[in-house]
Amino acid sequence: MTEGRGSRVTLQRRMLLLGMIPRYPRQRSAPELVEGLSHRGLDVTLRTIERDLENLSLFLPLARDERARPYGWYWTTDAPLQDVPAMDPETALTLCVLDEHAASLLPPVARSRLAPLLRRAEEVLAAAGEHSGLRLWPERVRLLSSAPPLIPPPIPKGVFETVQQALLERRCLDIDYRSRSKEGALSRYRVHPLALVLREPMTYLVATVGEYTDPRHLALNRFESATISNEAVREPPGGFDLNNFVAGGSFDYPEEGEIRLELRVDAALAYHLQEARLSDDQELVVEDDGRTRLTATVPQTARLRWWILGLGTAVEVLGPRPLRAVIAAEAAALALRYGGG
Amino acid sequence: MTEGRGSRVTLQRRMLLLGMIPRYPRQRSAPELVEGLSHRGLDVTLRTIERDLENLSLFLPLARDERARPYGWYWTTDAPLQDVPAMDPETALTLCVLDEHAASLLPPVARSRLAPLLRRAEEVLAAAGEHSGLRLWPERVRLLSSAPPLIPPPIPKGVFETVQQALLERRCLDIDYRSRSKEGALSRYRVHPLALVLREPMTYLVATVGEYTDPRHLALNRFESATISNEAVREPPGGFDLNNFVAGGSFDYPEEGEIRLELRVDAALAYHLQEARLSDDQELVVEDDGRTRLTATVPQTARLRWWILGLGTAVEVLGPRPLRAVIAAEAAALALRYGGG
DNA sequence: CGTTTACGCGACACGTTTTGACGCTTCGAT
DNA sequence: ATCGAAGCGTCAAAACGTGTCGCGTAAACG
Repeated sequence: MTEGRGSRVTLQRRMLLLGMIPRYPRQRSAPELVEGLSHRGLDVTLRTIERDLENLSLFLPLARDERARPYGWYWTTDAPLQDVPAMDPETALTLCVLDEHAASLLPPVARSRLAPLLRRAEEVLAAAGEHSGLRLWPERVRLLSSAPPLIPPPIPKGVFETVQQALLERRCLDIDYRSRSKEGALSRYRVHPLALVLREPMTYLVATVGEYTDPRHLALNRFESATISNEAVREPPGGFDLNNFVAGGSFDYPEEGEIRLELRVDAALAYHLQEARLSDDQELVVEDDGRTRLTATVPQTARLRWWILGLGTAVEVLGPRPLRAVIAAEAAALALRYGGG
Repeated sequence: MTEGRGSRVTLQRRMLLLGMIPRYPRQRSAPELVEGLSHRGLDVTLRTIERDLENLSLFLPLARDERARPYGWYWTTDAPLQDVPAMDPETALTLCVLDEHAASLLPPVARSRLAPLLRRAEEVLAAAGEHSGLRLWPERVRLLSSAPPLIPPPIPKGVFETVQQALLERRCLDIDYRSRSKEGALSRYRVHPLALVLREPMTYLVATVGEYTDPRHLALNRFESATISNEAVREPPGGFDLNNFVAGGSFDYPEEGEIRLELRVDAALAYHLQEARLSDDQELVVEDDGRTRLTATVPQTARLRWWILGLGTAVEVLGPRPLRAVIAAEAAALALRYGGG
């Protein structure tokens, strides 16, 4: 009966094992791991797994939680990421650049989840740099933002993680929400999380509140606290489609359909637009006075109007007529304000 | 002499080995691997490594190139990423969100380097989703951009990789550059790469051209071709500081010093600014007419002016005086244009 | 064109490791 | 208090891992 044998699968099993052990806050017990492995066709004794874990922890930052009886194994928080196939320098650079950008895009908690990945990336870059003499690659790459120069509001500690988890587990949240009123009165709601929306400086949870069935958006920075309840999320009748919700205008991003945009732009802007175009069907025609006439089919959005207005006199809207009217009115009002002041 | 022994370090060595094998275009030979290992204190015979590789390739997507005699080992292109500590769902979600955003931020080639990482992230999310019943997490998270609605210009195939590599290896590039002139005449230059700058829709290489010593910026989409030369990069006399170069105004981002900004904003905007602030020292004071007076110390940039102008009548610049004059002039000119049209 | 060299690979021998089995111990839960 | 699940020490057989040797081959060099 004793079929004691070292086997060709032992390395494979141990590698799988390592991949099944989570990072610190989570943990997984030996019996769970056994089941996980047998689920993948590797049937071994519990004892073997126990021995594997013991061996592995000799040279890897593995630890176990002995407070509860089926001991839970986990990677220590500072365990370096070992990726296999190793990350290549190009990927590492891309990651560094993205992370830098993430600073203004994502709440710090979300960004901090990337830390192990980033440490690894910097390691890779350092190694590549050493090899090639360029140690400070980050000093040689820069990402310039085109977004509004606003500082993301701080989200109270723990809120983002909790919201993310509730969304993942599809469970209700009990939140203390600071209402729009300036006094910042707190209200306690039970909400049904539906989606997460990130818009440059702000982060929103889309959810239905209490017994209502219409989705609202709640700014995460106004959450004073959030705790997960046991109640399961109730989806709105008819289901919930995030695309529709966003397009519906809840985020100042109503999709008001496509328009045939006609602009007259100055030479400098025309040159830029020739490279970074407004649409695939964009056409540019140089006029006699050196300015350029542009036509393009684009979705009509608030973002488009910001862009046009922000460019000031570099651009003139010729059509469609309603858009021209909007911009013209804005220009007139603006001039009046500054003229009168 | 025969010290034949299976050993505790076997697994460790093989894991290190896996980490030293690159992904497809690159490859590494067994002798190289032996040296790499001995460099880390693991001295083994070449034969052992050969056997290790053979064993590992039995259950991992490893392959070898037998065209040149020291065979080169590599991971196949589609080799899934095995990360150890496994990626957690939060990280996976963050990655997905960032990648979605990267679409407009980075050239497709750069983004494609993230593909293995992303496949892994989706795997993780799928697993987490299965467990919790939420399969389509990406359907529940959206990132809305605040950047100009422009389409990134396509960069000719191979250019980005080559530029990145030249920068990494600090070697000169021979490029065919489409000049700003509308005819798009091609010119061949030898350039000394210094830095890479990404500004929302565009990607630039900062480099000195030929024998000149002043850094210029070259748009990557205007590269017709790029090949790495053997010549080493010559840095400008006095060195090169990317921060200074960017701040110097070469990207429409001159840092013109800090100003004490004074605005009068409408109620809706004031509410938003209360959360996402312009600066840490920003102050808001409600005035009698319901509007709000804002003061903040901010760097004076084109981006700031673009933001102010884009908001139209929602904001009025009170100070500093020169900025108010700029905006007022722009408003007047704009009104005149639309009034006259 | 012959020689050299480095690498790939099959074979061998031997000690270590691996692994299921068994039993005892230790907690936590019903 | 009792039961059961996990942790852990021990054992013995079998397979695995390792250095060594030698041969074949293909590219490099004179």
